[in-house]
Amino acid sequence: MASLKDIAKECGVSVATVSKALNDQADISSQTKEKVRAAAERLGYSPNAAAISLKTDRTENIGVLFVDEARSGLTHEFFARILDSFKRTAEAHGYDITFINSSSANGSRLARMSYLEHARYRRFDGVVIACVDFTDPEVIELIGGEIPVVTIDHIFNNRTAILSDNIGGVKDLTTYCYNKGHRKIAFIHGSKSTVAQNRLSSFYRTAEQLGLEVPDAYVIPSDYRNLEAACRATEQLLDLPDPPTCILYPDDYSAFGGIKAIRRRGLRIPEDISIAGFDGTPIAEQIDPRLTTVAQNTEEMGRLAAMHLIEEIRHPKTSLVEVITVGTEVSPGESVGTCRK
Amino acid sequence: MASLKDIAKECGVSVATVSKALNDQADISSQTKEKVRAAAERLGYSPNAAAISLKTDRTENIGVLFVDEARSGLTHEFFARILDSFKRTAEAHGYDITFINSSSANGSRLARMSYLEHARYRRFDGVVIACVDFTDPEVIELIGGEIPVVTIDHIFNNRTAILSDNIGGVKDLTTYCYNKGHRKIAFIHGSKSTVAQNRLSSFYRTAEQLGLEVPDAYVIPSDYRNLEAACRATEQLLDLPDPPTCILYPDDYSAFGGIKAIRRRGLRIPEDISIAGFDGTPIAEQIDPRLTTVAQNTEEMGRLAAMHLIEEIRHPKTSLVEVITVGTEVSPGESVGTCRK
DNA sequence: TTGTATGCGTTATCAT
DNA sequence: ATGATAACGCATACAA
Repeated sequence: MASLKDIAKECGVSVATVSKALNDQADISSQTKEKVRAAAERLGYSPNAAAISLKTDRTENIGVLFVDEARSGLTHEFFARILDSFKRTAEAHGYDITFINSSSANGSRLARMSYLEHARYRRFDGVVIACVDFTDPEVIELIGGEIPVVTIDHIFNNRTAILSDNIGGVKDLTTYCYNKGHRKIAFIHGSKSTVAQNRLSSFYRTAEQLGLEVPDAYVIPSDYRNLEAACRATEQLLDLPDPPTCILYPDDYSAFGGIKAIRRRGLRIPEDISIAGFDGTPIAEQIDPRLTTVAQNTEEMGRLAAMHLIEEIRHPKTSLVEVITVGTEVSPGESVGTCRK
Repeated sequence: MASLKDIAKECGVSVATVSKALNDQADISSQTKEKVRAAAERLGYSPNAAAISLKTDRTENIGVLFVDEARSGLTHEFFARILDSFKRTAEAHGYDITFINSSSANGSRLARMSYLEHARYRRFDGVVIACVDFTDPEVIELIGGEIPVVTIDHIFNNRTAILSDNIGGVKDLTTYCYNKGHRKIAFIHGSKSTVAQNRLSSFYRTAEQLGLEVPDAYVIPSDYRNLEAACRATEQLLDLPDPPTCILYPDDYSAFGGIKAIRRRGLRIPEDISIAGFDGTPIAEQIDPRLTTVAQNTEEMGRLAAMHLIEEIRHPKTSLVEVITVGTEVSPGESVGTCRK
């Protein structure tokens, strides 16, 4: 592949001149620039990112660590939507996106590298992390490293974080159900993550403020996006001597598990029992009845994560560590009905 | 960040020795190796991918071009599942994954770069392309370039392709409906792509073989994953003087649009009318009634794409250009009922 | 306006 | 077993 040297030879000028010409520097005559550009075109010149990076100490490449329970965020709708928005924003600002991987290769260079080592190896200008398990030692190591980091849905010391307003979302949703007359609201929740904990706390707090009683049996842990588990939890709730009139699920996908269990018993939604999801996936609006849920603004989360990371990359001195909360919104749907009991 | 030079200084040996020691070459004494490794550890040495790439002319990085109608493959379930599988396979073999982007940055280096220029700039060892529009000149340029390429769901001259057996899938699905007694089968199909064309041809051919009559009004184009369009197409079909008893949709998502239109008229699935999707998304199994669909083996497609691309990267001389078809399977579900009319 | 020289971090060749 | 040296492709300070 043609290099600056080839162009220099072709044009009878020095490599330095070619470099400056192609970078459109002021101290090169326009004739020379034209000549150089033409030769570059003719020879099929392509700049070499590795060489540039070696000189400039910047890669214009951002590392992405998106890990869900299944060790991969790609098929996870919520993550995928954030990542997509992040990617578009980063690309619009001249950055490429490379995945930081799970370090399990055999024999290769990347084998045995931790996330941080991997990120250093590739000299990422910055890193974005969305992750279910922020207690993973490798994740903590990465966050504690010298590379600019933005985290999504988790706060770390001295690192910019983009948060979805889970607390407000649960509060609004619970209040919405309350206003529909529901007094027996069950809460199936994810576990382990801070997100899940925040949501659970918000549920209890809101219930207290509304004067709702929440029996322990109404609160059941269930992994995110685990349809089977949500299905079982629902059955458990329906089997109670005093079952809830409304069930809140950890995510829209889990709500499908609930629907399954409910329909299996011949109950109708929302006439016999109400349900709500969380996330606001497109499909939630399309099922029958339209799923009541909390829409998370993934577009904005991804955009803000990219903007703040790039700001920190470009202006490390002046950029501030911020914790940014992105609002959520109750998407009414039709799966929470008026309760008259 | 510590470099070989720093380690050399620390250990009182030459840079060459350090390099060889860390690469575990045979001509370095084990004492020296140990000393060097210890120093590397102590100084927090991290290899520099850019420098290595400059020397070795390999990046161990694979470019990914996934583009759907909305110019973004990440939120596209089908692509996301293939990409996820591809990624896992590539990582297991020591490759990173970087997106080839849509070349629209301002002012940056990547601005105005075509896909091929971008891929050259990053010196990707290979490239994988999944794309709705393979007639895009930039895509064609990339495929015609010197970088190893594997395409997904599209055949190009002299390039390895991984195909989903769309033809067999449509054939099997149509036959399945036929065997359920349906003689009036409508086909809502994607447009523009070869995939869509293959499926349509297969539908017509299968119908002919089965002796089915297919009125023109039973075949309606509709974009993939466009729920509204599928909804309208369904209404159009239901309004016919002689409406179909079974409707096939371009994808599972579109089937939701059909369900909406059908339910809106108070019709039941599958008692009053049968439907089927395409893809085999997890959600298809979870709705009520379970959606009859054609499962595409995205896991296998991604894995094979990665394996073949890596084979071509590592053994360019001996690797063959192959067209590989990955089987599909009818997933019965319950949305196609027995037809007695 | 152009060229020379240097070095970024690494690998590889050839001496020693 | 180890080291000196060149080279990969490029940007840049400085000299001309």
